[in-house]
This record gives sequence, structure tokens and C-alpha cells, in this order.
Amino acid sequence: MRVIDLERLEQQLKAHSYKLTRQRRAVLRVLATTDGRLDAARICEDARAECPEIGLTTVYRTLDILADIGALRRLHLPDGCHSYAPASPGHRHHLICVGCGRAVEFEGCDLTALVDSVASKTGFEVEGHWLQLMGRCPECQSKRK
Amino acid sequence: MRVIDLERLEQQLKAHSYKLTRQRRAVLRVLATTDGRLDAARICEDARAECPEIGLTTVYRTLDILADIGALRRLHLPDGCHSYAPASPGHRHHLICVGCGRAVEFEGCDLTALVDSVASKTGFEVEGHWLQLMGRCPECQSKRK
DNA sequence: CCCCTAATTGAACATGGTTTTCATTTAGTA
DNA sequence: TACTAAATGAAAACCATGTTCAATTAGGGG
Ligand SMILES: [Mn+2]
Ligand SMILES: [Mn+2]
Ligand SMILES: [Zn+2]
Ligand SMILES: [Zn+2]
Repeated sequence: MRVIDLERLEQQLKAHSYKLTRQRRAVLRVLATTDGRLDAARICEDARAECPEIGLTTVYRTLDILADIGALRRLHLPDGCHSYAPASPGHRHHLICVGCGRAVEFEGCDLTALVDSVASKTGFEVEGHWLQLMGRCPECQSKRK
Repeated sequence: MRVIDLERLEQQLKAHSYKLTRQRRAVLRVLATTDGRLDAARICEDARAECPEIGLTTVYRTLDILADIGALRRLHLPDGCHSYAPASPGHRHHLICVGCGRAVEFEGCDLTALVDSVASKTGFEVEGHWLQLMGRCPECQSKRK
């Protein structure tokens, strides 16, 4: 969550020839600087600090674009609502704090053995997988005591 | 998806002292006999074959109960909507056909090494995980050609 | 077998998150 | 600076799900 991330996000938008508007910049900055739960409403609220006239509609549109170009990953929370987390390129998943919503990426999932076994048992062609770890971040652990 | 499943579902409801109403029976039969996408609206529609006056409200209430008692698992689809699949007891996950929505259970996920490594790297306490395999069922594979 | 009552139901309405519409504004290019 | 396609925001539409409440019913006790 640093300036470098903000620039990478801007680069990615440009690379896909999306215009860099004040509204999009504001959303990007929120994404790049916020630790914790990132849902559309919260992002909109925070983005208004930099761009007071931004509307929820634009936030949703921006998040869609970022998810499309792979800059952002949509997370599914237990209650069914969506949250978003910046995504590095490559095969990653997220570990999400059930207390505060903070999401951190991790890599190194190796499911090939499981996938092969399930595929041969079921006859399915497995095309992909979704994995999320749920837990409690260090801050939320100490708050608990 | 056999009669035995239907009876197991009825047993589970009884075991938790829920009444066996015509509406609930209809929902159970849909769950036990349907292969493929099972969302609330579809279930309601199908259930009306057996119980024409059933309302969506009751379908939702029944699905909630079944999820609560562990007889049913809520699946998260890419678009964010919920689908449901009968669940055996124990630690299982689902493999979902992206073509037709059919969901089959599998077991044998072993993520302990991954979880330990991620936990020590991040300081999180990992409390659980959420895994779904996405793929294409045999029927949908042949349809494709 | 029939009461009784708490549990269940469904229609109507409320809700909340997300998408669509459309007139207006704007980023980026020439 | 002028142009134009892309982007925007307010309002309304949408859609899945939850709530309310008066009427119905499952199923245990008599
Ligand atoms: Mn993976
Ligand atoms: Mn598992
Ligand atoms: Zn936390
Ligand atoms: Zn299929």
C-alpha cells in the first residue's frame, strides 16, 4: 500500500487506454492507502476527501474496470457482500481478517494433486479454483484480550 | 441425489424439531432430485410442481434452516449470487460446473502446510478457509463439441 | 381422533446493494 | 484551443433477500 502501488494502478489504467479522471485517481488513492475493509460504499466515502463530487456509480464502474484488468480482486465475505483488494500479477489468493477486513495476498498454493484426484474421480475438467483463508490479523488478535 | 438423501434431509429437520410441512417437503425434494444450478428462485419454481402455493419467502426460510443445521452449503458464484448444494457431514468442498451449475462434493483438501506457512509469514491466526473448484462437468464437455 | 397452540406460512411491503439511463461534463488528442 | 468519444452523477430501475402480520397448520397431549 505505497505510492508505488498508486503509480502501478495508474499505469495499468493507461495501458488499457482508460482516461485518468479525478474520480478514478481518488478511488485509486483510497485503494493504495487503505488497510482494512474496502467495499464500494466505504471507498466512495473516503474518495470524497479528494474528490467531493464523486458518486457511488462511478466507484462501481471504476472497481469493475480494475477487476477486469486484473488490478483488483473481488473478495467474498461470509455475509455475501463484496470487498476488494489490490492484486499483484500472478497466481495469488487472499487471507482476510474477519475482524477488520484487512486482506493480505499470499502465493504458493499448490492444489495440483488435489485437483488431479478430484478431476479423475468426477470426470470434470477443472478450470480453476477459488481459495480464501479467513483469520484474524495481529492487531485484531491483541484487541481481543 | 436419491431418495435416501431426501430421507436424510427429513431426518435432519426432525432431529432439530422443525415441523415437516408440505412446503418444506417440496423444497427438500427439489434439493434431493435436482442436478444443476440451485438458487432460491429456481428452487421455488420447481417446488411449485409439488406445492403450488409455496412462496419465495418460505424457500428462503427453509434454505436458511438447512444451512444452519449443516444439511446444505451455500456456494458463492462469480457474480456474487448464492447457490446451494446438499452437504454431507464433515469437511468437504464443492466442485462446480461453470456450464450448468451442477455441484459435486469432494473431500481430502489438505492445506495445513500452506496455512502454517502463511500464518507464520503474516502473523494472522488462520481460522478457516473457503475453497471451491470450478470446472466443466462431463455433460457440459460433450455439449461443447 | 380431535383440540390446542406454537410454529409456519404467504402476500405485501421494506431494504440494500448494484446497475441503467440520459443529459451534461471532461480528458486527451490534434 | 477545438473537438469528440469517454466519463460522470442524479435519479430511477432492478433484483435478491429480509420483515411484518394476519391466517393457516403440524403434531403432541388429552
Ligand atoms: Mn491457487
Ligand atoms: Mn478444506
Ligand atoms: Zn483485523
Ligand atoms: Zn455442467
